[in-house]
Amino acid sequence: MSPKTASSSPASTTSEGEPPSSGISDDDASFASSSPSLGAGGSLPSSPSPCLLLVEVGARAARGGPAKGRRGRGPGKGEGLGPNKAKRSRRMKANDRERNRMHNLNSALDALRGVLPTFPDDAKLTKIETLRFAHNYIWALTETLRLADQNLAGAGPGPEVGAAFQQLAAGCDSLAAWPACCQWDAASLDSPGSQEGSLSPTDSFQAPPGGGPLRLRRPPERAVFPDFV
DNA sequence: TAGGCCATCTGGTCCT
DNA sequence: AGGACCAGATGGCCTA
Repeated sequence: MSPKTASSSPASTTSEGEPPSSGISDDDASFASSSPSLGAGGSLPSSPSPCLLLVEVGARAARGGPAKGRRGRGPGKGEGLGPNKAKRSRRMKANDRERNRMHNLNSALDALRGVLPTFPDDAKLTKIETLRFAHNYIWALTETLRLADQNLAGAGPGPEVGAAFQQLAAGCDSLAAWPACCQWDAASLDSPGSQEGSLSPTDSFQAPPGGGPLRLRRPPERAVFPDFV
């Protein structure tokens, strides 16, 4: 099932007339600005590419349309309680902090989504998908670099590196070729997959035994992204 | 309508 | 003491 594509409005709900908190801290801004664009100067295409979904974290987190009022738990247990005002005030402040904390977390997640290639490029990965994909993606890039290093240490870039790079970059130049981009071949790579404590609570990150080619999981309805089955 | 995803509230725990 | 972090509970939204 697809999640709703628009993240609901952060900071759109505050307790009892409190001014809407931004939900975006300086940390978010720095995180976003420091987020590397993988397309720049790397092995991936440096030109604007469907591979790279750059996200303006602040803008994204700040968007959110009309305030819908607080979601979730309906009237809080403490809401409407008159007597213990101090306690209630503390609780409300804690709620506000917690809300902002989660918004920051989501902003970071959005920034992460921003550097992950998805298809279509406006598809939005769920939180768990983002984490799993990022895990796999980093590993794939790392392995590519490792292969490149190996070959550089030898007699210059060999065909394997070229192939590996091609696998990574394949299809990134055109939407039509995108699926190829998501079918990296890691036949010769030592995948860290299926390690204990993997990000995946299930089984999404398992290297093919014997180093088979990385395969896409069942094509997600909302997005296509590399994942190890 | 069921199930997935998400935001929010809440109380507990740990840290500064 | 107050804030950060965490996990459970709850209910809204959305899609199949």
